[in-house]
Amino acid sequence: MKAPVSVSEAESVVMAVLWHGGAMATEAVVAAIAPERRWQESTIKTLLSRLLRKGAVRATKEGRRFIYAPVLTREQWLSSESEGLLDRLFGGRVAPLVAHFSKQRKLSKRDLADLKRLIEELDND
Amino acid sequence: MKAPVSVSEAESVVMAVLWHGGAMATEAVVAAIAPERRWQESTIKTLLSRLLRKGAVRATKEGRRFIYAPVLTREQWLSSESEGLLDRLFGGRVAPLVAHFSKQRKLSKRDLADLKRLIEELDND
DNA sequence: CATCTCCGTCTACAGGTGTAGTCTAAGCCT
DNA sequence: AGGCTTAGACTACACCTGTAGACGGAGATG
Repeated sequence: MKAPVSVSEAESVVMAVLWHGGAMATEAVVAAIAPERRWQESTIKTLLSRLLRKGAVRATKEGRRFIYAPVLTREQWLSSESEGLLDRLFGGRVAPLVAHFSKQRKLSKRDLADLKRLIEELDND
Repeated sequence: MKAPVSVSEAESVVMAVLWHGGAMATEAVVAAIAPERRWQESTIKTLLSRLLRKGAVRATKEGRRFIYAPVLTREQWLSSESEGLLDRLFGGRVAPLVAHFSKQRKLSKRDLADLKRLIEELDND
C-alpha cells in the first residue's frame, strides 16, 4: 500500500488534461487549460512541478523540454478521493450517501433510473 | 443562497461533538474530544473560535464562559461536502459514483442490499 | 560564433489549516 | 477585599494551496 499521492484541486485540473490527452509538453497543457481557467502559464508550470515532486506525473526530457505523463491514474484518484469522503462522512459505505441525497431531493430521475439499472446488473451476475 | 460556510477536517470533529451533544461549553467539548484525538485544550479552543468566526457555531455567554451551539446543521454539512465531491468528480450525479465503486469491488453485500431496498422504496411512491 | 528565445526553476506571497503556548481579565472563594 | 483560577483572546509557526513574477541557461537561429 504505497502512500496515496494527494492531488489538490488545482492540480487535479492539470491531471485531467493529462488523463484526457496522454503525455504532452507544458505548452499543450497550457493550451488546454489557459482559455477557460484563465491561469497564467507560470501557474500551470508550478502545478506541473508540484505534481512531479509528488510523483503524480512523470517527465521525460525531449530536447530542451519535458513531456509529462500521468503516473497516478484517474481511477486511483477517483477512488482515493471518494473513499476519503465516504469514510469521513458516511462510515465508508455508499448506501448512506445515496440515502442522504434522496432525502435532500438531490436524486434526479436520471440518477434514479441509472441506479436502478446498475443495481439490477450487479444483482444478476 | 448564503455563502456555504466551509468547515475544515479538524473543525468538523468539533462540529460532530456539538451535533451529537447539542449546546455545550468548551470544557465539555474538550472532554468529548481530548481522549482519543489527543488534542491540547488550546487546540480545541482555537477550533471553536474559528468556527465562531466562520459562523458555523453560535456562542452565548453564561457567566464567564460561552456555550457553543451549532448553527450549521449536520445535514447542510453532509450536503455541501458530498455535493462538492460529486460535482468535482462525477458530474454532480450519484450513479457514476456508485458505478465507480462497483467497478472497484468496493460495494459490500450490505451496501448492495441497502441500495436495492432504497431504490425500491423510492420507486413506489 | 553571437544572439535570441523559451523552458524549467526559484522565489514570492497571502490565506487556510493543524497544532499549541501565553496573557489578561472576569469571576469565584475565603 | 484580595487572591486564585480559568476561560477566552491573542500570538505563533510550519506546511499546503492558489496564483504568479523573475531569471538563468540550454537549444535554436542567423
